Amino acid sequence: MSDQTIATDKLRIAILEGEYLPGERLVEAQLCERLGVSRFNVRAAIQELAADGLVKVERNKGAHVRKVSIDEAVEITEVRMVLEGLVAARAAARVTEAQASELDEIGLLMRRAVSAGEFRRYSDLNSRLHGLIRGIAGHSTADGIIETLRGQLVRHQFVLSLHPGRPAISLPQHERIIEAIRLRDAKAAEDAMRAHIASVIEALRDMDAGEAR
Amino acid sequence: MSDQTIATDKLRIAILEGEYLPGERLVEAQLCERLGVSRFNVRAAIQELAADGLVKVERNKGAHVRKVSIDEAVEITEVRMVLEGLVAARAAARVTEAQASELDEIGLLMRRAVSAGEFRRYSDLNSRLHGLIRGIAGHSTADGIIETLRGQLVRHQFVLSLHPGRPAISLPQHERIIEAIRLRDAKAAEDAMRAHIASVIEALRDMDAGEAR
DNA sequence: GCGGCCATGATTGTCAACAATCATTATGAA
DNA sequence: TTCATAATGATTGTTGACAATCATGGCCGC
Repeated sequence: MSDQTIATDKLRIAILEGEYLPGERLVEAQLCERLGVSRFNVRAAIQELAADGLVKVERNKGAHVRKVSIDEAVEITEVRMVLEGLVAARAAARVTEAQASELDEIGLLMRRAVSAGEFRRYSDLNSRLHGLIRGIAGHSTADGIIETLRGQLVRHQFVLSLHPGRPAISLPQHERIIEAIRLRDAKAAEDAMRAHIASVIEALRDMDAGEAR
Repeated sequence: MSDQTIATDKLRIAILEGEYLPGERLVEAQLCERLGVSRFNVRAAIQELAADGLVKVERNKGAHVRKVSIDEAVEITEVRMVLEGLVAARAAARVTEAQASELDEIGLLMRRAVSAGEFRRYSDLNSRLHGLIRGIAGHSTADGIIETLRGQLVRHQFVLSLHPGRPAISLPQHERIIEAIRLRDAKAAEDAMRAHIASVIEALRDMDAGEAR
């Protein structure tokens, strides 16, 4: 594995883990030490993350971690809403019996996690469910974009996942999505997925209003 | 304007104009002469276009113009369908009187262009209409992605725009979109836009079947 | 003749030094 | 004091040279 890949991965993780805060400047020389690679590779890593929307570079002014405002987070999630809707519809059209069982399995685990109050576990299952649906759909174009967008708002989503009461709201939504896909009902799957993510958007907005208070 | 910007723009245009065909290799040294810039800038340009999905780079093997298969073109257009649907809905929610008039104006010009058989002009108006709608919506996230995707299939769209009989099909679809936005009916606008682009997808598939014959 | 193997040229990857630019502070005159 | 300005240090932009890798073609053994 090349230094460039190493540097990119390390920097990406560092940003996603919050070691560099939004708005914080990324000085190339510092990153060289931090990542243990040459400046050449640091620059390449920055460029790549810039393409992913994680950092912003201004000519002659260097790079800084991109700040995602609440409005932008909402926009991004709106896009995710329609894309995951598309993906869910396609998953419904292509799902196999084995995959349907897998979906059920995750649904069951989700119910258990919620009733046991295991938020972290529920959050993991949430990722797994969305990931499995995308896998079933096999829509690489939508998939790539969704993945990129997810990266851009890990911070917001992280905060959201700890929001008390969220699981109680999203669990039935997830169950509806699973059922629609199992029934191979593309339109219902799309609608259910959109309704689910629309409620995420609402929660995002509420959270903002709460913070602003 | 920096050499890097110049190189990127020149290379992008060269690819979009078809001077480099899909699959064709992009040799850095050659591009240096072709674009009149240093290798450093050529590499930067290639990286940027790779982020846009116009070229693909393989480690130690250089860059080549990305080939977009019909299946990929369909996928890309499906994504555009849902994104432009989102944008249309938002445009309907935000349109002003002045903007509504502008939409009507374009609709009128489109009708005229079609009845006069001016395909090229109709195609231009088509771009203008979609652009105006995106402007009204002001959804920068969706906008950026749509723009990127459009770049990836200029070749396919170009072929499609010359398809005889296309305008007759798409004109009424465009008119429905305009009307829905004018009436501030977000759902109708989204549905109309999706129906329109769904028909583009169908045309893409037909074209493929036609070529394969 | 034919398939594997090495030499060679072509091409990309990487580096370290240098140039250009920006941000900060010191300086001086009104 | 305060504003404009210039020096200075920090940071990024760019270059050319060199290293690593790949692809091509010739060569040898079979």
